[in-house]
Amino acid sequence: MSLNPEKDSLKTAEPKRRVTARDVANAAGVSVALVSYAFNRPGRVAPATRERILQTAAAVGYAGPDPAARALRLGRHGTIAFRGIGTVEGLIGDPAAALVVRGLARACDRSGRSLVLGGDGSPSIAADGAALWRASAEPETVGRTVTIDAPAPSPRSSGAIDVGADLAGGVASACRHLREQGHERLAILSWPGAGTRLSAVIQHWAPNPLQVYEMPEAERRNGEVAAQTALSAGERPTAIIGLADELALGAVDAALRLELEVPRDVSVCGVDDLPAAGAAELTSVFVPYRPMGDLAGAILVDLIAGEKPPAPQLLPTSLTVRATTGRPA
Amino acid sequence: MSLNPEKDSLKTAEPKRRVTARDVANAAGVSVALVSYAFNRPGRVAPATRERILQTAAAVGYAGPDPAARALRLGRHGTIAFRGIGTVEGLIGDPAAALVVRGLARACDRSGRSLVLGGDGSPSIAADGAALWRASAEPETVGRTVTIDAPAPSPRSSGAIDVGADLAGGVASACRHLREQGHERLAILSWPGAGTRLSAVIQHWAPNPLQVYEMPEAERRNGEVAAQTALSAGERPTAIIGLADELALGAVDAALRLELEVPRDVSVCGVDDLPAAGAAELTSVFVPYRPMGDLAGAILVDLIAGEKPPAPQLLPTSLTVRATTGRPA
DNA sequence: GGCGGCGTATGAATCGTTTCACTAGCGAAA
DNA sequence: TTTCGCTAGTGAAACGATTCATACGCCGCC
Repeated sequence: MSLNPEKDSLKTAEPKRRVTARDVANAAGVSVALVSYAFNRPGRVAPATRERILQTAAAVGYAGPDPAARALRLGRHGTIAFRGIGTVEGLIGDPAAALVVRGLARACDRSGRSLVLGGDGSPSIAADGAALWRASAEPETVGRTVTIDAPAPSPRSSGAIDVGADLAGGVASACRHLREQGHERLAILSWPGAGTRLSAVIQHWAPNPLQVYEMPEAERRNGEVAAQTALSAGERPTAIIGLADELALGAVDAALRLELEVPRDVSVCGVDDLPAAGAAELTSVFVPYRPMGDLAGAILVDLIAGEKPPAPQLLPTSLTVRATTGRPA
Repeated sequence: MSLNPEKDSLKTAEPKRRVTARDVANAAGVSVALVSYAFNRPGRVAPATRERILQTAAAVGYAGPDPAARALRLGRHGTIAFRGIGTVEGLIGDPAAALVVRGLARACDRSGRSLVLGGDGSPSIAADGAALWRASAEPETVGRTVTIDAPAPSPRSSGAIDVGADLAGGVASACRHLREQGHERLAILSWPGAGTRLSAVIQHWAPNPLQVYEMPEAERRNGEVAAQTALSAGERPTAIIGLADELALGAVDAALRLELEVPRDVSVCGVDDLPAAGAAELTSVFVPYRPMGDLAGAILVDLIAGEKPPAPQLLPTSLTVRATTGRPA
């Protein structure tokens, strides 16, 4: 102990070098190997020695084994990755992804790992397994990969498991529901990522008349714009399906602005059934994002543990009927 | 190319060994060093050779430099860590943390990193910098650490920067507001993590009468229970401060159940002003979680870049007056 | 007294990259 | 012809940990 700790800490602070196990070993007068054992294999070293090593480690400011070195040697990282297409902020801002991420978080908690969130700008992530959000796995990706809600099935060569929802079925029930209510002319609000959803609704609505409005993004405002156009057309559609809740919500806005009553003048139905849909009493196709996350997490953990990969999974969807759909006037 | 890709892939799949840069080097007839240069320093290698190396890499299924090895060598991980006290799921489920995390995510996006979420069960995280949520930094932690909303200032020896909000000030304005409305008897709904908040309100309400109800968790139901007790007491308080929004919301529930009118019979005020407070028209002390996340992210990036650590930051709070506070009858 | 066995501790190889320092070859300048 | 500089490429030393195989006492037991 010095009488002048300020100066001491100043002195020890100047070399920015990491404190390594070797430093501890030197200071404690043992080998590096023993330091490692002291930390990871308590029974492997004499209690007295172990105690001394731990003390010394604390004294010299050893922060524990370097995670990167450890990962390199062990081949395990203690992490699960969740990657989306855009930015990290966009990923956590996406309400559907937020639901999925909870399932992955649970898997992390259960398996004692942490969760890494990455966008496509992020560098290659060190993880034991990866979940890809709305993207198909590139063939080059190492095994232990799950894709969630991928727009198209991943190539078999990639070895990735797809976890998805039966969007086609869900959209089909929405169509059936609308038809049962007596609707005939339908407008669809779509966006480039709608893939399966769009083709399913086109297929199920045939042969009745249908118009598709494709917007660049699945945003509320875009839904409003598109719906406004649709509703101002000559032969007004009596029903609108927004292929994402936000688009549908925008359609409700448009109806309101045009002084049309929902669902008397026009029925509106969304897809996703996110919390916002419930709050707005929007009829919507429920997509089980949370279970998808859980399933993806479970599969990933199994995959990492070396279990045989299960067959691709398709979770059931359902139609949540609320206040925005009904018989046309 | 084989006429029987199935069998081929089966064969190449049996050795589970990672494809390394050495494999690529051998296959391409160059040195490992050159493979590395081909990937990281395009100008350092002859264009033709580089092309050949890249082709070979793809052919043998090289997934790029191993992140762990890279991190070990470079001393950079390409990640920023966000750690909380409980589980990862708890962390992302916490609405305040969710706000903070967005700021960190932005910092990640800007600096081309990914975000690692960890609980206290997670193993030591490989990251360039870490943000600790509602926990003070342990002295042993390596530099480049920021604590966010820590219950108590971190020890100077830890070298961590604290980013927090002026909770004391915010709570003081809440007290002032209530006093201006003519309130005298106050009940406080607290929980173990309330630290600063609790002492500040006790200090600012003196010398008027005040009761404290401490619940184990800051949950809505707990707030209801505590408030029910408080409101059934002989000398009923005319105002209740829930030291977290959820507690305050619970107090509103209790008032409703007791058929008391808010704010005529009892005023209720929360702390945090999370989205739920706005939706319920609850008066609440606004805590700038989002700016805190932004600030923490910015500081972290600077710290990592080697800038001098700024002084600990305390962001201003403010009182958002809504419908749940008013003059007592 | 020699031997087996147990409890401790150590040396050295290894994980996959990156990068420094160097060589070989070649054309241009002197 | 010698020298210089430049390009393209290579060998080997890190980075920091884990762990196998081995070594050294030392005690008890035939």
